[in-house]
Amino acid sequence: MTVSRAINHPDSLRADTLARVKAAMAATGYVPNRLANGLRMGRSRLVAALVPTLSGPIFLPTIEMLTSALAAQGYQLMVGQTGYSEAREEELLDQILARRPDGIVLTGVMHSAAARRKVLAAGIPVVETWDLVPEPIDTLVGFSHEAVGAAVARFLVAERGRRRLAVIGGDDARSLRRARAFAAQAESLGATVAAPCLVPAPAQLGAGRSGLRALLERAPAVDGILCSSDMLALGVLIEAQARGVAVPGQMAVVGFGDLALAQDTEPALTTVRIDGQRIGELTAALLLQRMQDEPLASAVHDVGFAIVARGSA
Amino acid sequence: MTVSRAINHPDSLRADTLARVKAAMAATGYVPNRLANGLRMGRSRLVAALVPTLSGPIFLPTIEMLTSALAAQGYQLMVGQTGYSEAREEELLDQILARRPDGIVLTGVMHSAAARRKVLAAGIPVVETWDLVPEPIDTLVGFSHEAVGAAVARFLVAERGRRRLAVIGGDDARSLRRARAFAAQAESLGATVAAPCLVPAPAQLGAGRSGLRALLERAPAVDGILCSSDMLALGVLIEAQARGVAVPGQMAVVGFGDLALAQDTEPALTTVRIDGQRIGELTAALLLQRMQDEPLASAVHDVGFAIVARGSA
DNA sequence: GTGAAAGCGCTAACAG
DNA sequence: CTGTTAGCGCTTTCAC
Repeated sequence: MTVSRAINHPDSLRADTLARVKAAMAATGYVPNRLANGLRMGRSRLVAALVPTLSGPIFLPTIEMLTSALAAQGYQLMVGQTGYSEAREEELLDQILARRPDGIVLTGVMHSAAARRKVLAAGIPVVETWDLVPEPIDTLVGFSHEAVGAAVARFLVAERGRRRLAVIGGDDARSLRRARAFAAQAESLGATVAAPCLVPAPAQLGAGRSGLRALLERAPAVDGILCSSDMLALGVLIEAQARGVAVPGQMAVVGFGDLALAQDTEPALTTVRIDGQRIGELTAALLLQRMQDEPLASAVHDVGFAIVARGSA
Repeated sequence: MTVSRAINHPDSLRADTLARVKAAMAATGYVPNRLANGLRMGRSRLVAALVPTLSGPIFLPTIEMLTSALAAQGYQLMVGQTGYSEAREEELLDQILARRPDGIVLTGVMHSAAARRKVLAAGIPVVETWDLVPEPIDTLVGFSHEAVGAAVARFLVAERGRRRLAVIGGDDARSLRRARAFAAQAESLGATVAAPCLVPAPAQLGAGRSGLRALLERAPAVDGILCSSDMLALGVLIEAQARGVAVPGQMAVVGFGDLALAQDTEPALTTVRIDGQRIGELTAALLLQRMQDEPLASAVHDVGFAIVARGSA
């Protein structure tokens, strides 16, 4: 009992007792058992994060920041990869809930209704990120993919005078929604939009090259392209260079993500900046508030985005 | 007690009892408590992985594979980022050990002797990865960075006839060791090696461009460059293209990592392939063996590497 | 084949 | 200020 107090309420001990306890802890190499602590206190100080996959470096800054911000408060992050199978998603969720996490972070997952129900039933704070879904389970930190698509369309048509647009993008749900909003906005502004060129995730540099080749066969006069990731956009730049298509002269290219590489491509890449670190930071702050103090009201936090205009458009 | 048996030893129950238990579990939404299980059984089914940082995509395939392979066996991975501070490293380690992980994975960390002692004292399997350190704590899965450096030097000098070499690399310990071995081998083969151009981690595309600019001022006649990452190498390719330096004609470029992008750069990137997924897979398999069955003898597993010759060299 | 007792390490509440 | 008691949910052991 005295050792427990030395750890959790050191002020309630006499100084010499505290010193003796600390000396004994050091001498014996004592390490408190958080499993027992968690069982007794009904809180594990564990947070689970579910992502489709860790690579696809878009989520990484978020996960990285989340890990650090939580660790600073004594919480550990368990990362679960749902892949793209609903069955595995539910099985994994069961395993994770069995560890009694104090909170859960979801990034664009939870396809199955059963899984959503389970998360709700766990009665712990849930933060969904990287998207503004219509009916959040609880708290939400993200931005509107529709708004991104529409904003890029306005940028290319109104500010850059492009008329024949296209999308080269991954086939994931969020990328598709950006593409749809992009097409709708562009057409309402009088531009034509070619059928989108979809590539399987993860969208890598090579997919950008082959995507541009395929697109130019179908629509050789395209003068503006939205790519669903910066890596894809870099592939498009390289392929354009190899074929002698002038960027931005003949064809404007816009990426998505504003990775570190975007400012140093040739030409520098115009892209959509999403502050993934801020998403992680805000998510951690909201979770910590809800896990430590009284429950906050559910809330939607739109972190927004910015079009970073550089040489490629 | 009957519920516990239904979960752990279903064969020891009568079929109708088992059915009743399962029905009740479904009806009540019962989720077993692994915290209590861990306390009772003395095993948490938790594995901790310590990495300097998650980004720097080199470790990602390893972490990703590790997460999946462990999850398939009911283990969860806790990722800890040590950053580059020794103080935080020890604090984080204490937090992690307090959760009684059944195993620990270290990737090129553990600077402080105190931390190494603590890990040892925990009495759990430890796997060090991505390096062949001289005195492994326990088990090791990696490859020799010295061998990589020497092999690339032989490749450039003996097979590609380059004579004036240089390194553009990150300033982390492993990159420096590759650079030293590269220089030593190259000089022993009669080539000259310029002073290395070091860039701060994480080594991004932009650092490759500025690195090449700086290098060419000092050593304009360089005809072969080893970069410490593919991203850096891509930056070098782009800068070379922008300056009209022919690759591989005037200058050969070799990367490190064989990221997905390497095969699609212009020219395609010659690089050193490390199978990060295999490291993760093997690490998981070794850990699982040691955590489930009888302790294996400590062992060193060299996963090797391969020079993938493409257009850039 | 099923249930009762006990204890893993911890801490809130009370006693001293 | 320090110690005793009890119980968090689970599973090994022993009764029935």
